[in-house]
Amino acid sequence: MELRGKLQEILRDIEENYLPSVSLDLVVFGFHESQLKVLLLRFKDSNDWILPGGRVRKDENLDEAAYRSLRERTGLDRLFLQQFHTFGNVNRMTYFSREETLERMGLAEAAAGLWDSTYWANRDISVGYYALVDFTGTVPTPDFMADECRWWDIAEVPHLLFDHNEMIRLALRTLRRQLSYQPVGYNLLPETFTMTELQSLYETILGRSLDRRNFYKQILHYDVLERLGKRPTIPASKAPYLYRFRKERYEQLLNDEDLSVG
Amino acid sequence: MELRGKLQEILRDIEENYLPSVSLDLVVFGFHESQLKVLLLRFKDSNDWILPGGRVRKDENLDEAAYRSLRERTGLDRLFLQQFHTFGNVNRMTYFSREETLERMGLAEAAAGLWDSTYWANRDISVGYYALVDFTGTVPTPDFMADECRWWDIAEVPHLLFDHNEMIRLALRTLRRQLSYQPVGYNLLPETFTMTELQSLYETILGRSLDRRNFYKQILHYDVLERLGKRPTIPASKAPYLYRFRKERYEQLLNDEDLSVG
DNA sequence: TACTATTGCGTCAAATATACGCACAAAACC
DNA sequence: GGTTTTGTGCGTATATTTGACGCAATAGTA
Repeated sequence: MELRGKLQEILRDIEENYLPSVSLDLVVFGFHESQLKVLLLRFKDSNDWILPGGRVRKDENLDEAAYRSLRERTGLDRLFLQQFHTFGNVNRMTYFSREETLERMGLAEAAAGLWDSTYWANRDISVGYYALVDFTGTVPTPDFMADECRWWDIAEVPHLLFDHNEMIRLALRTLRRQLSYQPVGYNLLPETFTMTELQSLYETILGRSLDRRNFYKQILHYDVLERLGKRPTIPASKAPYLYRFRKERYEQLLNDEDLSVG
Repeated sequence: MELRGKLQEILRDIEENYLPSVSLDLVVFGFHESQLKVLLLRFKDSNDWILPGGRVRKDENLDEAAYRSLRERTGLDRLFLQQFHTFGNVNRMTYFSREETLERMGLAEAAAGLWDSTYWANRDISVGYYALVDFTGTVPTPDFMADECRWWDIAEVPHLLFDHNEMIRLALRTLRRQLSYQPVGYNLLPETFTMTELQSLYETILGRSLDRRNFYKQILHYDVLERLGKRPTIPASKAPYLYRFRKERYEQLLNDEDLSVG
């Protein structure tokens, strides 16, 4: 059977080239029309959604594995990507039994017996990463296990398999906290943007509205933006200034804080 | 050979009952005489120090594994323990080659051939936890691989094996950040303490001095302390009030922030 | 009793956060 | 073509938080 053969090949490849017991999951945030989006995959022939994930090659750094997985899923590279938590509850993968999971994926027959290797006997410890990507530049790409890959509005995320809802919750909390001591937006917005667009991003992430005029002051006080020319407007309004992040200053703010230890 | 037999037994136990590729390391902070301490192990018959660590049982949650490891090392239970980062660089364990590491441990002969199993072929992904413990209540206990276990002043930590210096650095950064939005001290101080003692803890963690009077205001504003009677003093000075953390309020502050997602 | 180290509680100014006024530009409307 | 509408840029006034410091009270010690 074609499908079984392919599955077999994939599993053998994993056993040979990837670390056992370890996986990683990606909470990919995008931003579009004042909505925070997250990228989800739909299991083949099912209605169940999951976060995109990946595994770590034996000859590959953990962070590199995350970048590779993200690239495979979005076509984007060199993005903002950050580890936020590692999940390792015994029951984290048994939201459904393995049998039922395979059933839902239409793989019950094809996979019969294939998962019996000791390699697959236990749950994985999964390292959670969150990414901020420019919505407009991504080409969501489903993987072998999925036949759909699309953006979901953060407020409309359905009940996901495994502990993936919890993952999104924690990723968002980390992101919000980060917002209070570091700038955000470099990879979520296009190269140039207006102050209103940046404010909209902040409001979306924080889940509350901010005063336009105070936001201007705060952001400019960071001294991380470079003001460019004005943008001809679409609606009936004044032409707003365009801004761009000053890369060096941005990086500097991200890497602040050094400590003297040993 | 006695040693070889014991090693063999341990490795077999690990292969049978623990997850491959995953380990965990503990940065255990203690506090004593205005100094922040960290618990280190010394490798058997060597001068090399490392962080205490552990592995995850196949039937055990990740967090539970961390608590168990900590209990084995300090004799303490139900402490503040928090994951801060997961380390997975390919070269993170090859500070010395495996051969040299074994040599330094005086295990070269005893271990010959034992590590050749596929189980040990690759580096581990290690989940870092940091703990805050009451210095006075701990009984540092070396494990099988170590013959010494003691507290080190944070500023005097030597060059450790593997990526363990980096782990301490990151743990401390996480702890300092946490200080800015959550209370700290419940497990680092005895049941009752004076405001000056608490301030000294904060100063030690932050690595800078704070104004005594402003510190009072800030902490009391948290509304997390309960004031008890006065403590008869030792030196020639006024008797200070004793305080105790209000457990419910303390927990509440730790678990703050809830989000509405999916 | 005078002296000293430490403590509890206050004030005051600077910095920051928050609320809101208003004029201007560009398109839309009549 | 004047008026309205909408979003923008830049102010100012007011609260709130942060940081620096004064000072009297307490409990030992000389």
